[in-house]
Amino acid sequence: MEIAQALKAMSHPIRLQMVELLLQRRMCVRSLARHFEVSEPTISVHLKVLKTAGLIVGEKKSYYMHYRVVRENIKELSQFFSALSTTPALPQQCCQKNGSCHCKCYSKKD
Amino acid sequence: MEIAQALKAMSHPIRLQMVELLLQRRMCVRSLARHFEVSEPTISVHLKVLKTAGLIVGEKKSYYMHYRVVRENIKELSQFFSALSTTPALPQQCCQKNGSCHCKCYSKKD
DNA sequence: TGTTCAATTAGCCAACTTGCTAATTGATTT
DNA sequence: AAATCAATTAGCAAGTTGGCTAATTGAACA
Repeated sequence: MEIAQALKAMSHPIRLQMVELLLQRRMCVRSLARHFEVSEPTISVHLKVLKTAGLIVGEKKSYYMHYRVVRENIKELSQFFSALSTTPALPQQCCQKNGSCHCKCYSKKD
Repeated sequence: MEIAQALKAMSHPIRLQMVELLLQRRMCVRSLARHFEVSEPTISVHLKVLKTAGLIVGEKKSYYMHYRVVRENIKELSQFFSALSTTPALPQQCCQKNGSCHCKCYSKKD
């Protein structure tokens, strides 16, 4: 799963709420359209974005598609942010001796 | 902090990497521009997006701006995804009682 | 006080996003 | 085999994004 792509998929308010909703129960397109008060094609496209990002899957059930969240990939995002939030700061605040940072502000003191 | 806005800010590959980088050390604009091999104005705008989302702050140090991540807000995102990934599924998978279709997806509430 | 210089803003353009309605698709039902 | 019907795709318009170069800003230095 591509992290940036998954975040982009979840960065639209409707799609974020769709993920929250589809974690709780499967839903069909029409149901989602009514819930969010937008057209079915609009929902269909949002679902496609989430599906392409790997966040949901759908399966046909009679006439209807039932969409649900791929919980494993939400878990993966959770672990990504967990790791991110515990990333340690490097000992030096800004400048490297090897010139990898442009400014030399910290080379004197700090 | 607005979750959807923060996710959107982090959904661009460069900005996602910027967050990872700025968690480890403060950096100035030119340094970032060189690191990502894009122009300084481009970096400046990316920084603005992250700043507006509340993910970074900058402070002037001599001629330079030093940007760093607001770790507290990364923590908040981490907690959001932690809660999301442990959201329990409701007992009923999809349908409400009162609908007329086969999958009964039509309930107005939920 | 004037100069310097990193950073930002402005202006431009191409590409993408997001919503709609209308048309099409294709699996399911009869 | 034909009809049904949820879902998808197509086509369109308006707004946003993301990159560049050029111009401007404003804090820091001398």
